[in-house]
Amino acid sequence: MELLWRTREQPRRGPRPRLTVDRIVAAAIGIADGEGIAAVSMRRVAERLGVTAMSLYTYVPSKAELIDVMLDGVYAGMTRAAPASDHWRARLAAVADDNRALYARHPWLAAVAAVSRPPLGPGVIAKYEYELRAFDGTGLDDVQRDAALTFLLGFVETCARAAGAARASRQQTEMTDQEWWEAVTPYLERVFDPERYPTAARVGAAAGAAQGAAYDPDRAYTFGLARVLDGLAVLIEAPTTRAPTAGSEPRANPAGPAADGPSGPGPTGARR
Amino acid sequence: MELLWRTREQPRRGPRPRLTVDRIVAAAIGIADGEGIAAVSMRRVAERLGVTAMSLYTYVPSKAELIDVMLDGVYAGMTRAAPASDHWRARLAAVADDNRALYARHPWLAAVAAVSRPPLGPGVIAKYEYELRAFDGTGLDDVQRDAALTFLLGFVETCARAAGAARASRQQTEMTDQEWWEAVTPYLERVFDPERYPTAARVGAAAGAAQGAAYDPDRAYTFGLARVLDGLAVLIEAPTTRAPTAGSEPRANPAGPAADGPSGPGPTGARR
DNA sequence: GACCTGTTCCCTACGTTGTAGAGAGTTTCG
DNA sequence: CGAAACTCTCTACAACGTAGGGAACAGGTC
Repeated sequence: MELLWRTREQPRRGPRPRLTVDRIVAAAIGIADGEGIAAVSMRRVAERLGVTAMSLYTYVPSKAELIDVMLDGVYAGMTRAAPASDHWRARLAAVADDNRALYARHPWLAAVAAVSRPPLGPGVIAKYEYELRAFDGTGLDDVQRDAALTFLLGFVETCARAAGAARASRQQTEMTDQEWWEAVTPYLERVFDPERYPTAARVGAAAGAAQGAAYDPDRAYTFGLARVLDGLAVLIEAPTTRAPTAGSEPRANPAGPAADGPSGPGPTGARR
Repeated sequence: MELLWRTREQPRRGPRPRLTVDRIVAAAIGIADGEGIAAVSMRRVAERLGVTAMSLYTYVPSKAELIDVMLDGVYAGMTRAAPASDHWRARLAAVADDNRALYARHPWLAAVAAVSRPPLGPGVIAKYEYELRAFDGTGLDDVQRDAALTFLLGFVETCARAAGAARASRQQTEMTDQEWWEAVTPYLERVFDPERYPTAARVGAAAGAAQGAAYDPDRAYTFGLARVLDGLAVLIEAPTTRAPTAGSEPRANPAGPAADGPSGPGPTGARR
C-alpha cells in the first residue's frame, strides 16, 4: 500500500539511495515486456540496475509486491482513447480496445492480472473510475455496472491470455501453426476416428481452414466482443421501450439479471 | 502424442516397469487437486509413487508433457450432465455448468488450460465433439459454432481463474475478504480522494456491499452466463423469425458480427 | 548355461529461483 | 565524536527441472 502510493517519509540518515521504486518498477516492466514475466527475477532486475539482488529488498518487500506495483504502474500510464461517444456501445467497445492495446504492449499482464483483492493503487483506481464512466446513461444500477465491467474486462483478458499462449507456443516450438499441424496430422490420422467424432472432424476442419490455425486471436476477439456487447444490450436496452439507443426500465431479463444485493457488510471494492 | 493416446509397444526386455503413465498422471492430478499446480514437482510426484524424480523420465519426456496428459485425462473423465433439452439455451448452460463443475473439482485447470495448439488427446477431442453437439439446431455454421464454443468456454475459464485467485489470496494471507478490507481501509482513507473518483467510490461501495467482498465468483458467473447466452441469442435467433425474445435486425451492430472466413490453408483444429 | 542388448531406476550434479542473516560502509543527529 | 539509521553486499539454503553416467534386471540368441 505505502508502496503503491509512494507514501513514505524518506529517511534522513544513511547513505543516499542509489535507486527508487520507480526505477525498479520500470526495469522490471522493461524485462517483462521484452522477455515475458518469467524472465523477471530479482537478480535480473538488479543486474539491469547495476546492483545486487538483495539490495532491491530495501525498496520492495518481496517479488509479489513488485508485481503489484508493476500492474498498478501500467494501468496508471494506460492510454485511454475512448471517445466520449454518445452511444454506450461505442464507448464500451473503446474500453475493450484500450485494454486489448494494453495487453498488446504488455503481454505479461494477462498472466498476472488479479481480480479479487486488486492492488488498490492510483492506477487501478483511476482505471476503474474511467471505465465505469463508460456506463453512464445506460440505466444500469451500480451493482450491475460493476458486474458488467468485470464481465467485459474478463472477456478481453481471456483473449489476451489465449493470444499470449499462442505466441508462446510459436516461440517455444519454433514452428508456425501450419508446421505444427503438419507435424501432428500424420499421427492423428492413425488414432483419430472420424466416425466417432464426426462433428469435431467437420467443425475442426472448417474452423482450421477459415483461420489458418486451430485458433486465431483476432477473430476470437472480434467475434467475442460483438457477443459481449449484444449480451449487455439485452440487459441495457430494456423490455418495454426500444428506440435506437437506451431505454428506461433496465431491470430483468432471462436467466435473471444481476441481483439486488441486500446490504451485507462490506468493502468498497475496486476492480482490477 | 504417443503419450496422449498411450500407443507404444511395450518393451520385451529389461526389468518390468514399476510404474505406468496412468499411475503417474493420477498421482500428479491428486497433488494438483489438493495443493495446487505449483505443488506438482517431479520430485513430489515421484515421492508419492515411491520412486525418485528421475525415474519418471522413463515414462514422460518432460513436465510439460505430463501436464498435457493430466489435462487430457481430466477432460476424458469429465461428467457431462447436459440434458438433451430441446432448447439450445439450456444445452449451452449445461455445457457451461459442466465445465464450471470440472474447474471446481480441479482448480488447477484454470491456470493451465491451453487454447491454441491443445494437446489433441482422446479426452480433448471427446469433449470438443460433445460440446459442439450442443449447438445442433441453432443454425450456426461450422466456423461460427467453433467461435461460439470458444467464447463460451473462455468465459467459464475466466470465472474459474478469478475464483481460483480469490481462493489463493484467502489462503495465502489467511484473511477473509472482510478482514482484508478492514486491513486496507484505514490506509485507503488517507490516500483515496472520493471527489476525484466519485464513480469508483460509489460503485465500489455498492458492489462491495452487495457481495460482501470486492469480488464474488458465484455472482460473476451467474451474471456473465446470462450475458453470454443473450449475446449468442442475438446471433442465433436470426433476423427474420423470432418470437418472445430478441429484437429484429441482428446483423451489423457496431463491432460487426462474426466474419465469413475465406478459405486459407489449414488445420483441422480442435479446441481446448 | 553364458552373453548381448534394451530397459528401468538411482545418484550426483548444474544452473536457476526467492529470500534469510550477518556484516560492511555511509550519512546525519545529538 | 560517538551512536544511530540506513543502504548495499556476501554468503547460504532449500527447492526447482533435468542432463549424464552408471547399476540392476530381464528377455533373445548362442
